[in-house]
Amino acid sequence: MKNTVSLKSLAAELSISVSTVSKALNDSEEISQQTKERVRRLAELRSYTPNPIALRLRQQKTMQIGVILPNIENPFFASVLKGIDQVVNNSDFNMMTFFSNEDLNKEKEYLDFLSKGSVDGILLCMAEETNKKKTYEHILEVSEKGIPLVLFDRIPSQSLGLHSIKVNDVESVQNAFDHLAQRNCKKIAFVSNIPTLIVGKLREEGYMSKVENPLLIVSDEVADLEQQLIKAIGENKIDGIIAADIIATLVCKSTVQRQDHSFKKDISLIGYVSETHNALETPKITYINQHPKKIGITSANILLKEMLSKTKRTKPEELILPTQIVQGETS
Amino acid sequence: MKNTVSLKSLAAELSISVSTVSKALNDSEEISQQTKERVRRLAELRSYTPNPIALRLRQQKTMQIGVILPNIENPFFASVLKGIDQVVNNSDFNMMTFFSNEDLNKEKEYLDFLSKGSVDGILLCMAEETNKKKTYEHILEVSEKGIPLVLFDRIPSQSLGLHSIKVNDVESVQNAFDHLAQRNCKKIAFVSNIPTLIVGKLREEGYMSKVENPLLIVSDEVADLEQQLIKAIGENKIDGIIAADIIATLVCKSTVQRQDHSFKKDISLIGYVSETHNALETPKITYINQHPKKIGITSANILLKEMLSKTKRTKPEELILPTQIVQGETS
DNA sequence: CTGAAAGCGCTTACAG
DNA sequence: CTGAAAGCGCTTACAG
Repeated sequence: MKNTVSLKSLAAELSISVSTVSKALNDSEEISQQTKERVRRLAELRSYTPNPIALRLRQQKTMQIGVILPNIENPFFASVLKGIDQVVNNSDFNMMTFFSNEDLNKEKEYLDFLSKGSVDGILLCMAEETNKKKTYEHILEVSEKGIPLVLFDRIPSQSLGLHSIKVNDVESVQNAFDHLAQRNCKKIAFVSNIPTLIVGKLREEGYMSKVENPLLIVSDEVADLEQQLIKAIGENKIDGIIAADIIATLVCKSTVQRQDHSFKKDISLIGYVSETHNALETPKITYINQHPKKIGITSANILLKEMLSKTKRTKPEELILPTQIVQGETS
Repeated sequence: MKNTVSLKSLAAELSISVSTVSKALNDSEEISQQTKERVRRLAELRSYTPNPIALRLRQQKTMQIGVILPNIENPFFASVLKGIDQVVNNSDFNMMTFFSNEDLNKEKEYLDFLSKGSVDGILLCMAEETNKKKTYEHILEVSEKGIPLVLFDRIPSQSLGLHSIKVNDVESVQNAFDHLAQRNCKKIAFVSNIPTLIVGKLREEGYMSKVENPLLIVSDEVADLEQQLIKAIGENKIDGIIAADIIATLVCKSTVQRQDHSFKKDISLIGYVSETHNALETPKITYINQHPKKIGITSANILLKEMLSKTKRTKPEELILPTQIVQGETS
C-alpha cells in the first residue's frame, strides 16, 4: 500500500531486468557505471527504499531483538532499557519491547512468540513469579532452540549455562554495612520488600554475613513494612538501615522522617534509588549505584556479539558488575 | 537456522503438496477431515510454527507498530509506555520502541526508518528540539505517505491535522491556581524548567491567565532555578508554587525544605510527580495527575482503530483528556 | 478434494 | 555487462 515503488516497478520503467536493478543498487561490480547511474537516479527520483520484510525473508534474519522487562515503571528497568536502546539503535538491529508485569505466563507467552522467528535474539529479565517458582524450563528451551539469549539482573544462583549479567549483590550490601559501621552505627537493620526475589535474597545474605544479631524487617506489603519499622524505631532498636530496593528505601526514608528522627544523627540509611530522581531530592539518600544503564549496555553488547558470532554457540559469559556507594545525606 | 520446519518440509514428509498443507493448517473447507488430521498431527509433532516474516511479506503487513518516546527515564513516559503496551500486546500487534533523547535528528532517523515499511503505524511524542524548532515537516511527510500516525502529549497549538492526544494543560494549571488560592495563597509563583516545551508554555499560559502580577521563575538549568527560588523564598515573595513538571516540582520541594520553610504553613506546592513514587514519599506532594497510562492506552487505541479502518484516512481525532488534582501534604 | 502456478519483494548463482 | 531462474516461506485463485 504505502510504498508502491519496488525493484520491479523501477525495472519496468527503465526497461531492464529486476536483477540488474538490484545489482546496480547494491553497487555490484557486474554492472556498468552507466547503468548504475541510470538506476540510482530513478531510484532517487521515485524515492525507492527496499522492502525490509522481503530482505528479512531473503536473508533469514529479522534484524530485531526482543526485550522482556518485568516492569517499565520501575526506574531501574527504565534505565536498563535506555542502555539497551543505546547500543541496539547504534547497531543494525532494532528492538521490540515486552513487559511481563512480573507474570510468569505473560513471560512464557512473549518468549514463545519471540522464539518462533520474530527476532534474532532475546534480552530477558525474568518476572518475579518466575524467580519465585524457579521455573526456568521455558527459558532454557528458547536457548536450546539456538536462539541467542542473554539474562540480566535476576540471575539464579545455580548457573543456567546462559549468558548472564548481574551485579555483586552480596558484596554490595556488605560494603553498605561497612559504610554504616564506619559511621558508628551499632544497630543496623535490613529492610526488604522483595524477600522472594533472587536479588533480595542475595542482599539479605550480604547483610546476614555481617551481623551476629540480625534485625530483619521483611514484608512484601508496604503497609506492613511501615508498621514494623515504626515499631522498631519507636523502641530505639535501630541506628542504621540497609534497604533492599527502591520501594523499601523510600518507605524507610518516609518513616524515619515521619517519626521525627533525623538522618545521620539518629538513624543512617543506605538503599537503592533512581540516580536522576535522588539528585533532586531532599535529603539525598546514600545509595548503592547499580549502574543500570551499564547493565543494559553490557547485556546488549553480549547479545550482539553472540548473534554475530559464526560459531553455533559461544561459551556462556556470566558477568558480575561492580556497584558503588554514592554518599548522600542520610549517612 | 532456528526453525527448519516449514510447510515444505511437512509436505515432503507427508508426500502431499505444500498448498494442501497450508490449507489444512488453515482449516480450509477445501480439505478433507482425514488430511487435516494427518497434517495437524505431524505439524504438532514437529512443532511447526509459521514463519512470521513470510506471513508479513505475503500479507503486506508487518503487524508491528513503532513507538517513539523522547526519554524513557522520565517516569511520565514510562507510564505512557506501559499504557501503550497494555493495549498493543493485547492486540495482534507488537511494538518496536525508540527513544529520541529529545534530539530532532534521532527522531527524523527513526521516523524515516519506520516509515519505510517496518511498521504499520506509529505512535509519536515529539522531541523537545522538534518542539522548540517547530519543524514538523518530517512528521507530516510520514502521515502523507498514508502511514497511520498518532501524536501524544506534546501537541502543537495550531492543529497539524493529525490524530493527537493531550491533556488540558491550561485548565489544569488554572485549577491548580484555584486550589492554592482556596488555601489562602496570595503570592503564587510559577516555576518552570521547560519554558520551550509546548506543555510548558500552556501551563504558563494557564498561570498567567489567573494572576495580575505574575511571579515567574523560569530556567532550563536546575542550578539556576534553585538560585532564583532561594532568592524569592528568602525575600518572602512566595506563599504558593505551581511547578511545571517533575523536575521543577522536585527542585521546589527540595528548596523549600532546605530553606527550612514548612509546607502548607509557609508555602504550598502543587506540581507534577510520578504517582507511584509520590505515594511513598514524605511529604506527599499535591499534584496534577495527568493519567499517563490513560494517555498511552487512548493513543494506542486510536492508532489501532486507524490501522484497522478500511477507509483511506479517517478524520483526525484531537482528544483533550482531563487531569485531576490529587491532594497531598504540600498544600 | 488435491495440486501446480503465481506472487509478495528481494538476492544471487548461473548462463549467455 | 545483462538477464532468466530459483528460492526465502507463505497463501490463494485457478485447474483438474
